[in-house]
Amino acid sequence: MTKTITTNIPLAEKAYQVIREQILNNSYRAGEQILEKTLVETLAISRTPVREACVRLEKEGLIEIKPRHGIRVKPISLEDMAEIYEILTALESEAARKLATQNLKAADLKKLVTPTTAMEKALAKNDLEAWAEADEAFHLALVELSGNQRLKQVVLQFWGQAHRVRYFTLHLRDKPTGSTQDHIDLVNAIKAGNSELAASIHRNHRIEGKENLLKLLDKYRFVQL
Amino acid sequence: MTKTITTNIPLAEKAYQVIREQILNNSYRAGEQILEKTLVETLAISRTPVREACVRLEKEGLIEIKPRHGIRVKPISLEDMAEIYEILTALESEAARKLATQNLKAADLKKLVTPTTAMEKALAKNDLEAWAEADEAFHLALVELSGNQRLKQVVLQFWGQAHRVRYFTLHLRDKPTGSTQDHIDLVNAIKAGNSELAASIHRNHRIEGKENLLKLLDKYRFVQL
DNA sequence: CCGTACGTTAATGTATACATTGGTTTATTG
DNA sequence: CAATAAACCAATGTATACATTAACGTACGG
Repeated sequence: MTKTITTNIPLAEKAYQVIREQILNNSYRAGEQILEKTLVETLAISRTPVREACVRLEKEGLIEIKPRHGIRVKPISLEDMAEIYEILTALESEAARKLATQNLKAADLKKLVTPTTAMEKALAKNDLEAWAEADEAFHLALVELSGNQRLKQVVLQFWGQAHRVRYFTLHLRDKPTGSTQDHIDLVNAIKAGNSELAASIHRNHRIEGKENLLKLLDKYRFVQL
Repeated sequence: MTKTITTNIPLAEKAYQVIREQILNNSYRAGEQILEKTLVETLAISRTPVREACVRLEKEGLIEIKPRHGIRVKPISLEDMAEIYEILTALESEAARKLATQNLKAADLKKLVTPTTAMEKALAKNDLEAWAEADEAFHLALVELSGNQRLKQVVLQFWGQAHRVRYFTLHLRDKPTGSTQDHIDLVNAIKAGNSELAASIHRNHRIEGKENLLKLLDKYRFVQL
């Protein structure tokens, strides 16, 4: 009789959300192994829903299920980051290309412009968290406006895999001034209906981002995070 | 005591493989609802592993878990196919672009050339199954040679979602003669190290494929499969 | 006759009991 | 003392029991 309030979300879903959040928040170290028992006791949820949550997280690429050793938070290596950026580059460029062929309504364009100006403001105030948040909003808007639900899902999935690394590197990197200009240019290309330009601007944006990141990881000798 | 041979693969894995195979083979109708109980009895595997298999299949986009109505084989609409082709276009083009920048070994090039010639032979013999198989081998080789495991996984995932539709349309479409030439051109662009050309050839190849398919589905009034 | 409300039921969501297995520890022997 | 083998143990894989809920049917009232 520990029940007080009946939340209507299934426990399996809750377990999934909580564990996922903890991974993204860097509550676990990379490669850390966690026993089912620990999760069950921490979450106060029985094994069945916890196991289902783990299966989902494995499919999502955030953990590995080690047959008799619980789960393991997947470490992200430089190669992994290169893979992830390659995919994001391809899919987001595709989204950018597509947007340029559509006649975006003013309200939709605003969804791209607002985060861009927010990025500028955040940079002026040296608020990197706010900058990262706005950057994330921009990229999210890009794939949402594409109207391709599957594309959006895949981008979010890999964005999630890269999240931990972004978290660590946010304060190590140089001030990301170029990014904002790229976004402005992209919005203009979309407005102008120039799909090839839009795609190539975003492609180059992502490639630069990737190279900066890999250089940074190399500089700080991060083999994996 | 029905146990005779001890296979070492976990039952959850077996359930996943069997159900997945049945879906891809069109053993179920689109949108068909299947009760957990039915799966449990058919597979002679208890609920826990079967449920885990279903969770995996849902993440893979092949089924939906309907809270109190078992699972539902996800029907594929024209819009779904458009989404899937858009993603395949972006990712495979990216792979093609990347391959052109590398100096592929002869053995690796062969992995692309062999399926291409197999496609020609199959066409000459009017063997559409063999043609489809070779076509699949070509696309698989493309993403495998990219070296990007995640990219490969995503492509295979969506290839799986589209599989049922391809199966139905294989014998309805015109003889796919253009496809083979596209593949030859792509191999040549890769050999020549022309990454932009490689990407655009493959992009156009996929766009044509998509348009042919959508026209076909429209012609036969397929709303969903 | 129709609509609503309640009860039954069947299916899933959840918890737990049982089976299996791989690793570790201990005991025995050379 | 060291090496090997057997037995134990802890963790997961699997099965099943129990709880919950939504849908359907029935009965009662208007």
